[in-house]
Amino acid sequence: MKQSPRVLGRPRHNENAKPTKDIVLETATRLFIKEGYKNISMDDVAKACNVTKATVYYYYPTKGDLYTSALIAMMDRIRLAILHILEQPSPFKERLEQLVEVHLSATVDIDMKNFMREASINLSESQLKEVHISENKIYQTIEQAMQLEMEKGTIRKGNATFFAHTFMAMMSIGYFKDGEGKRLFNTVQETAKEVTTFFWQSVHNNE
Amino acid sequence: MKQSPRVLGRPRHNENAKPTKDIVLETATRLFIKEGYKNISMDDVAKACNVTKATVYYYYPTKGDLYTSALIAMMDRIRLAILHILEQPSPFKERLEQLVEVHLSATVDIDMKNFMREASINLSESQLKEVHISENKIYQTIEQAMQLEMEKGTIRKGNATFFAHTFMAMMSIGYFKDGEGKRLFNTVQETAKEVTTFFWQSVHNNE
Amino acid sequence: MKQSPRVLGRPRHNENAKPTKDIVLETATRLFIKEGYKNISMDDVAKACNVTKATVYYYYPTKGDLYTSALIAMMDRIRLAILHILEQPSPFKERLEQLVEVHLSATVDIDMKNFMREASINLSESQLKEVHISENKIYQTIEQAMQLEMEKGTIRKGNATFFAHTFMAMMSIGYFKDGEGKRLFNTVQETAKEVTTFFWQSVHNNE
Amino acid sequence: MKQSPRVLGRPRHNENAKPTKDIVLETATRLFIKEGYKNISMDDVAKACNVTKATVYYYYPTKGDLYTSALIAMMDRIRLAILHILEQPSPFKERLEQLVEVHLSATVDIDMKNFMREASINLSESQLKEVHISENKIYQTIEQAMQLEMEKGTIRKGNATFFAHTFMAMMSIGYFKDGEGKRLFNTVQETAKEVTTFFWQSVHNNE
DNA sequence: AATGAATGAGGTTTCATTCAT
DNA sequence: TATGAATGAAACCTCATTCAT
Repeated sequence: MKQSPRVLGRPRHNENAKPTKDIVLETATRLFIKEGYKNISMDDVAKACNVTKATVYYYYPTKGDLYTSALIAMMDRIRLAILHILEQPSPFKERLEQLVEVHLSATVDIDMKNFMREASINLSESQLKEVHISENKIYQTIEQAMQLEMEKGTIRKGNATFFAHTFMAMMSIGYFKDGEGKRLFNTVQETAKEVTTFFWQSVHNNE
Repeated sequence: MKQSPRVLGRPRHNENAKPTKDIVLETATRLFIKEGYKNISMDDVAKACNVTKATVYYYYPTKGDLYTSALIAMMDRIRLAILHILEQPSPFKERLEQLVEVHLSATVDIDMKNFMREASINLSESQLKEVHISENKIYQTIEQAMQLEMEKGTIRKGNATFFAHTFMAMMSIGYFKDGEGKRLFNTVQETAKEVTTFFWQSVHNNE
Repeated sequence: MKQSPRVLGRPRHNENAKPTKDIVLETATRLFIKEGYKNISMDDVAKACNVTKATVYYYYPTKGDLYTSALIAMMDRIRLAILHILEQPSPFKERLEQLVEVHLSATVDIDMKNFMREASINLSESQLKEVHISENKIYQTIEQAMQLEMEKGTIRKGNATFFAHTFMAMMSIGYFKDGEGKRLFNTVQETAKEVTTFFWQSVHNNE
Repeated sequence: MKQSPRVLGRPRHNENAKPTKDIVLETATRLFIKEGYKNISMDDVAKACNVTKATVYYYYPTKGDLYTSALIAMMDRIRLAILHILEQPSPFKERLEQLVEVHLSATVDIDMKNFMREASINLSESQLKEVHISENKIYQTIEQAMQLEMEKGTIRKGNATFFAHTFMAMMSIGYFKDGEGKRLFNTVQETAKEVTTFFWQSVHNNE
């Protein structure tokens, strides 16, 4: 199968097309999420974007840089989605439930821990630091909401960071599939309800 | 000076030495745990064992097989350790606390999800199934203990599988490190206590 | 506070600034001399000039052309420097000594042979010819001086071309560094004196 | 053009064939000498040896290592050839003449300086050190002969190291070709005679 | 039981060059 | 005059795997 032939040099600019750089980043993010860092080659990314490897390198000088950018973009999206939900006026417990629902249906097949692990193995010190900052921001967003609710008296006083991490960890249960591909609960909604209820039982204020 | 005593005749190939096959498996397990499937080559394993690649292939026909065996061996060890603790006579809550402690100090830097992910990407259908079985057994071990305690009335009645997964997920919080390498809690003991307390708050029976 | 005085109207594109073409050539020369043809990419040159690759190509249609121009410019400079010294009124031996001094301190870390070699491997027939012409001119300059001194009777009659090459070859001793980076002589002056003395011993006229 | 197909794995051992490692080294040496480090790719070497790149890497873990080994092997050969000549019983001047002759006809198209330059640009610190040691040994071999002849009174007392370097530098004149490919002298013998005579004029003892 | 030699496929990266603007 | 975007070819290197010994 021959690729459609392409002229050298800069192609005529198409007004309403997305910039190549963005296409590369989005495609790469999608692929990395599905298959992980080592299983996706720069050529895979290039082919999925219909450009050549050299083009990918034109925008992202190393594979590590591309991965770094992809992770950061992904985490930023996640953080904003979380923030958006947490800023709603509905009761905290409901917002938490929605968080799980959105997280499980919208994103990825997999939780952030995996990405952080691949990052820590494969990225350079400085790249890793960048990713860590983005990760932290996610936790801080949840943490701040927890803090606020503690002050409001909705939930009991405690270690907000710990609460945030616990909640995120519990979320990830929703991704579990057993050998036959069966999930723990039948629907995302049910998962969300169960997880939140469990969490709430520990943190709600029963003064 | 006394000579060290020596048996007569040709020694039967150093009886105390572990069989090569086991050395390979243990070494491989250690390496895969630290760096993941794709980051460890068969040559890495061979070198770390002080044998040649061909020797590794002599015992494990493909890299996937080696990984499969390594995961299964690891999970079996984990399951047995868990079982050992859960069979103690001490109160359930204490046993749970011990579980966290042992898990965090003994094993890996990382929770099982990572391995399952790499497995699902890189292994063949049948290899993956084998690993899944071993994984399931771990959850079942905890699940059964939960079931038992429900019947005894120590904890409230509920979805034991869900409880098991929740507990395991919460454990993994102990591995978290932020950008500066700081953990959530200072000691493994503290982590164990906090995690268990949180979990217990949700599941204990307060009839 | 007085404002710095300013001419009215649009400045004619910074008159004191060197034309880009010259900047590129000078920068390229410097880089090629330090690292050789193959180790310097067009992008390296561009970056060192603070322009883009395309700009470099705007002035020099191929890398070979740029290298050719760089070599020729360098050799012209060398030839003029040599000529300048040889035209002085001081005794020939002194002029030779000065030649060594200037050559060793001013130029490069390396003698012309290296450049000729890279040229012969990497340049096109016609480019190579251009460079050869420039190289020849250098030798001819020295050769003519030798010829003149032979006629004047300062040095013995002999093969002036051979003398010129011998002298240039001996100069290059000054660049030698051993494994620890130590030179043969401590100062350029000492080198110049030793080299010239050695050469003079062979060529001076002792009628 | 398809290569003749080759079976995987270790081929049946051919008794009287040279070991592959040696073939690779010899071929690589030849190619590097002709075209220089950067102009010869590992694939070039492999193809010239009728093996695959991977085989070359099997014996020489990096291109730098291969180059290092090639240079060292070459320099060792040169040193031994030089030593062999210098140990003859004939008069020193004759031996020097022979040195030039053999050097110019046997080896390379190019003098050692080029290799040292490419080495210094492209090799690692430790590889470069290895090469430097081999280079030094060549100079020391000549130096010692000079020293000996000084003591015998054949040549005047002086800086033996300087003499050795000067002689080697003068040798390299024999490689010079002008734009039309013409050499300075018609035959190697003539070159040898002229060079030696020039050198001798400076160093012979005329007490 | 273990090894040494070899391969083919593929990975990341570099680079000279082109072309529309 | 100068640039930004893109390419194709080739560079270095890695790795799972094979097979005669």
